[in-house]
Amino acid sequence: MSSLPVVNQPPHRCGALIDYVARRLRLRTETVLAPLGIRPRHLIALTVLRDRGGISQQDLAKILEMDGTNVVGLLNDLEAENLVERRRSATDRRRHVVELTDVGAKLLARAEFALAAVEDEVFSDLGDDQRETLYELLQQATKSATEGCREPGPC
Amino acid sequence: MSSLPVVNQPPHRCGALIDYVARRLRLRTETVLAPLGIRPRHLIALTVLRDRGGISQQDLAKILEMDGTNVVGLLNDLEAENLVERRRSATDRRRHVVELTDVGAKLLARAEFALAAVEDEVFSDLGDDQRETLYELLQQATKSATEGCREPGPC
DNA sequence: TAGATCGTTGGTGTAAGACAAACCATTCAT
DNA sequence: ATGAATGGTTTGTCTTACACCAACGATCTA
Repeated sequence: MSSLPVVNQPPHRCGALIDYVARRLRLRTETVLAPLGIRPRHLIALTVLRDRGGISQQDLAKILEMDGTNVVGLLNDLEAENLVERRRSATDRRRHVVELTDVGAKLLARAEFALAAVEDEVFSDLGDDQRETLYELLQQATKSATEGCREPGPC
Repeated sequence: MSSLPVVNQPPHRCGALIDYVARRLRLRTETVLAPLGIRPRHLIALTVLRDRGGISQQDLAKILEMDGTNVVGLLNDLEAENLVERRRSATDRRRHVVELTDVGAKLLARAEFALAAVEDEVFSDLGDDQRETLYELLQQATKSATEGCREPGPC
């Protein structure tokens, strides 16, 4: 009869919370990133490309869940600053293979360094270990999302 | 001489990650919330107001880090749907004291219920306990941000 | 060779939100 | 009591980040 101790806690929804924190971060990130010549959404793209370089624009659009035409503009920005490189795929010359350049990787590193101050402020209520836990949870949550979508089935 | 065992791990920046997850959530939340007549940003406001009801619009603007004039529009939306109530403050009749109505509280609950499917999808890589941890970290991170700013000093 | 696919360009439309100016009601300081 | 400051509101302009559509060239595939 006695099943496992069903905690039966009302499962908390953190959707609004994440949106809120993201906004607080983005507002500050914008100003910190401005001297580097990029904006928050560029930072996302660079981060994705560091994890998964050598990706087609279409796959990038899927990962970012953005319209393809807007990805073009995003990559135009990044390529104009030499942060990203579009190569023709050898196997399918219609495809562009997008990759971070050395300049891009260095700028990303600088951006993250600059972001430290921002996160120190927004996450001032969290300890270092908690921040690391948060990072790991987010990393894990986005893991399958940033995996290639070459498999069959719903992608 | 020997200081504490400096772990010296490169501190991970999760700014871009949060932005990314927030976008994924928002895209889906938008469609789930549409039948309820609200949008993600309304959800944030409702959530804040549940935690800290009886707040002035100015304080709400500070918490949301939004321009005051835009908060007016946001509250107009919510008040038009009777989700929120603006009372005149008794102590300072210039102020509006904003509070969630019963209707608002119920709609918020329904919204969170509807959000379950969204979070199930976006956080499919996380277990229940991990999701709860994530929630608690975010909750804690926003705790001081949503506290009133009546104290002196930088707010 | 015909049709599909990848990226690109250009254009339209919407929504969030910043910012400024002017206004009313109210409070506060002199 | 009067004048300045404050909280909220309205209106209006501007920017940005998208989504979406149509058309095109290059390329691949059947």
